[in-house]
Amino acid sequence: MVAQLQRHPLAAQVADALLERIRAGEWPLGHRLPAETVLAARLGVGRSTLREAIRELAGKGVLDSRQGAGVFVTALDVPDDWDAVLRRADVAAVLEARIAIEAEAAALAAARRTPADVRALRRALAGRAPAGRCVDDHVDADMAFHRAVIVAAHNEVLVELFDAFVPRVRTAMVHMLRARPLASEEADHEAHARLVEAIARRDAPAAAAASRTHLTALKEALG
Amino acid sequence: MVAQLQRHPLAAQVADALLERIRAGEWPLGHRLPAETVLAARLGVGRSTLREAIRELAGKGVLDSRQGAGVFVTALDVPDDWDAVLRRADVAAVLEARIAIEAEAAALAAARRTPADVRALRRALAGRAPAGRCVDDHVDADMAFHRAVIVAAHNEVLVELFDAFVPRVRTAMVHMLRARPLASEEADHEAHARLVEAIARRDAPAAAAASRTHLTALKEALG
DNA sequence: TGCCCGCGATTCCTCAGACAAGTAGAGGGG
DNA sequence: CCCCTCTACTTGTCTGAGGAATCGCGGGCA
Repeated sequence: MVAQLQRHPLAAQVADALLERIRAGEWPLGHRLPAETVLAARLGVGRSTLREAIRELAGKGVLDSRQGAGVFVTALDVPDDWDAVLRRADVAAVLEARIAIEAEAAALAAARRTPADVRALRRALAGRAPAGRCVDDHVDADMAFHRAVIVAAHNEVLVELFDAFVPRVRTAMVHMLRARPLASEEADHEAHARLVEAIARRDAPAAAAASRTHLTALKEALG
Repeated sequence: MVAQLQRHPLAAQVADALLERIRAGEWPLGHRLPAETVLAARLGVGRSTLREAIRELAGKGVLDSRQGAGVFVTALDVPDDWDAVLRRADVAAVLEARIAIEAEAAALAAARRTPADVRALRRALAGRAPAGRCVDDHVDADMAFHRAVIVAAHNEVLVELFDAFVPRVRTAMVHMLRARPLASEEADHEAHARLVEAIARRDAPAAAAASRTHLTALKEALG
């Protein structure tokens, strides 16, 4: 058994090790790293693996390699990237933040929704319905529905926040549904329908409660 | 024919080409890319080169490869600049997102706070108290207090979200307080104290309500 | 003395092939 | 109908080779 559910390929491990050494100051800013052959031998990995690690850090803007010259340090740290934070964070923590955003958005949506918003919500709800044989499609439809709720809140910041969360939550949900499909498709759909109806009749407390209840159950399932 | 393209290494060119196709929707979010051998042959490059391009995009968080399964799209774009989003957004919208985060954090803090958290909260509350200083200091002390609440929730994502909001909200608050000082310093302090006490006695609903009430009043004042 | 040029050593870049490790779906047995 | 095994496919890693770009050294020249 392997302890970590999230196993890192060797190349990713090498990338982490290099970043750590760079942070520690082993190779100062602007300095050159040892040659690939030397560094690969020192780390005990193949050249291809080391090159992939270098590419990964180059993608993050930490390293820059020039043919014939060498590999140079261009930054001592990766900018505090939102995506990286979400990727590193626990799924439960991400979901708690999502609960905060969606419950608030549901209440705001109940207050501000236009007739067009309600139509869009009903359409998204219907799109969720066909018990997709493909897990990915089902998750995508679910995400589209939840996004429609946020859009109905008419708050640009909340929409942006949700969009930032989508990739992380999506992978977690796909993983979970593959391993353990929903117990009751019916109950799940019913919970979403309740949320739409609460928003439609402008019942903010009920909308927030419906959203919170549904997502809390999801968090329990994913945790 | 090769002259202009050779400015970047081939792997970097391939990475750009892949990102462009992903943006164009050739491979939707969460979808799998063709196998490395197939894709390399189609692009007319070696498999190693393609792998380095994939690694570069993986470093940016766009792709994720799983051994035995394939390479998957995890984001359609490189992460947005959050600062820019918050700067051009409406203050009211930012505050609504902050309400969502802080109210949830208050409830979580009530459930999870340690004795050390409570001590830090009381200290931050005391630091807020001394009135009659320059506006900037008062706002900073207030921000520090609210941050302490989030920290007590023990959720890294919420802390990061709050930190992203701080600069935007700070300037807005300084602006407002200069134009129109608080009507009742006493009442403001009382509201914060109620929040701390609710968290201290593990009363999640009361903590959430106190946070929400206080921030909603602030939103009315700023709007 | 000072400058320019050629050349070789070093380094990264790209490709091809091979095998190991892991996944997911098909098919058989209960 | 469910569970298990087995197989085809995919990514992970290593090795070896040759091409291309860069840098530094030394010789030639004014």
